[in-house]
Amino acid sequence: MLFELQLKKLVQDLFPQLFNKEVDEKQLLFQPTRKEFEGDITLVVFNLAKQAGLSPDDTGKKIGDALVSEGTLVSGFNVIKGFLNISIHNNLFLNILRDKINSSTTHQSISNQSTSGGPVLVEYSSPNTNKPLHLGHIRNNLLGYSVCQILQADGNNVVKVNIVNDRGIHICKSMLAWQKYGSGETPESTGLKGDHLVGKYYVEFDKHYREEVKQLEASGWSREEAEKKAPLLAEAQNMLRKWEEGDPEIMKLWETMNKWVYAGFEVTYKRLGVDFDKIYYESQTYLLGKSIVEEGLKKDILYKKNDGSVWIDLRADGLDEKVLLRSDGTSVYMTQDLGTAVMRYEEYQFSKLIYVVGNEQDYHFKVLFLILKKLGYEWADLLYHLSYNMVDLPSGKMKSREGTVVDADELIEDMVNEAAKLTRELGKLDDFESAEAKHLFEMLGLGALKYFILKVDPEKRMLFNPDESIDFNGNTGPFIQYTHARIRSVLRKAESMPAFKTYKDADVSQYSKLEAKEKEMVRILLKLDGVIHEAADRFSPALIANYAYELAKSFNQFYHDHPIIDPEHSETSKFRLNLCSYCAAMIHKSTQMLGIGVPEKM
RNA sequence: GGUUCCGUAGCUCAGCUGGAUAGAGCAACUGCCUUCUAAGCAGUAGGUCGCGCGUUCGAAUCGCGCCGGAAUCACCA
Repeated sequence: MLFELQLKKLVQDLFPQLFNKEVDEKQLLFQPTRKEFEGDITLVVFNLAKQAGLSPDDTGKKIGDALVSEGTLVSGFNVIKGFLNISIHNNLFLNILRDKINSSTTHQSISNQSTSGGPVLVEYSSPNTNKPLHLGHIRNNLLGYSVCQILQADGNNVVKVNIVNDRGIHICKSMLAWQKYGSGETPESTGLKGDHLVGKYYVEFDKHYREEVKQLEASGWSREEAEKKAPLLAEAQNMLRKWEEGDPEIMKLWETMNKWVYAGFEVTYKRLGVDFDKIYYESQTYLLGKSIVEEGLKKDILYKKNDGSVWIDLRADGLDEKVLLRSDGTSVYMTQDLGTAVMRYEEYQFSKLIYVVGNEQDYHFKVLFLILKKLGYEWADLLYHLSYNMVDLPSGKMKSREGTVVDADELIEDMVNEAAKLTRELGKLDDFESAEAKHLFEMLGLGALKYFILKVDPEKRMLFNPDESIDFNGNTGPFIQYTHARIRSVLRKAESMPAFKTYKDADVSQYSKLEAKEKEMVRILLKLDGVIHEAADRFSPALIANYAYELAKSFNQFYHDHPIIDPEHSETSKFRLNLCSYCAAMIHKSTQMLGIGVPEKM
């Protein structure tokens, strides 16, 4: 909090003179003053009153008086029910604001915590290549990307990495179905996006597979047996084995279909505005994983069962036994994650590796980190699972088999169309060229979607109702974007006026009468660095989203109450223009951390 | 059953290491566009913070016990 440190020190120094007792720094509790009271920062005096041997009110008054007569920091105070509300000299706020404005135009990055050691790696997205992205993936991608932006803004060197699960039984299922029922379809021949085409055959596989299971059940098998015995599954497993052997025909099919999927993903990523510095492929890391397992066997950290499968026993750590290699020698998810982690450390010597993965895999990562540690990799302590909760529909969990998934591409398209429709309804299209308009709709639709998702704390599950479109009013992305456009519009006007063209030369610290709404805005503007730091610390874009909203809200209140451009009051206008300009810059900065763009007009 | 997470207004969500009368938005109702963009501003209404006990000057926040929901505990990923 602003001025907290100075005040803390001051009160600590004054306390013994006032009450003949020392006070511990930890007892000095400051909080922002509540809106309904006068003041900037509040000291809670209950615990101090005990120390002082006076009533809370008297204690507060004595401290307040002493602070005011000290002179440099505090301009006034009031005590209400044990709370000492302190007002800070306005010019101190304005001095900081002036410095901020100056430094923001000269050099960009603010905080520069020299991170010792390597970069921070953030893994996110991690798609399977057998089906298109859905709403759950959107949350993952937006979260991952945003966390990277926030960490960067907080002074970290960030490397965005992706791991593509490009091999395994799930892909074989799509491949097999395409072979059997695809009659040579391609993205070109069907006009379908590649990932959707491949996804179609994944569904196709499941359809036929379930039919087989049903038939087997009808002929007397139990459900469980039928599921294991179905010929299609055996075929898929056979295909996986052939893949691991490098069968040329299978490899070719695999490469072709994966290529289709990548082309499809690329489109979705681009539209979402996310990207990666480095992409890993499971097909290139699983062998390293296997060799790590071999080593573990040699060191007797792992053991082999009679059927040849390899395990680790984690029961002493309160977990279970975990398989690391199947009896036929093929690798499992855990195997390749071991390989990927080691490969990354060798490549980057990261100071931290963050996995953005859903909370359904909490257990998996607990085990992964523990295994690495047991295998002797000290850097296992640098790994962190950023676990986020599911996106639910009103009907409950999304299930691809029941067709209740919300497709990513469709959702984005809907949002953009909604933005276009709304803009037309509001009659705001007149000034726009069609290319410009299209760009704007994209920005607004995605802004609404991204904000909707990122404003929720990652740990909380969130609800998405496809029947109710995401709002464009109130606490939303477009509200923030609108606020930015509003400010830019005022600034454009000012820049076209000779009297205000050079408003940036004015010194904001010389402004004498700070209105309440202005001060509120300044206060919010000045806390951004702190918010960024906390958001980085907690890996929480939600904090940034809420901040951006708070700032935009505060601007709109100010905008409603006070004229900005007023030739009669040139000094005031210049101050306000600078305040607005900086506000727009900070809105831009915070939305940028959320991956949301802001328009010049809308 | 074991482990972990969640439960705040009709709905979607904030609420920092315990602090003042628990905050926004949506939906409902009411005002405000001849002044820089009304995707805005202001107001009304809406709460036993799942329930109970405990710690404390003080609990939505911390502890314990219930109730309700979710995830996970696979030779799936």
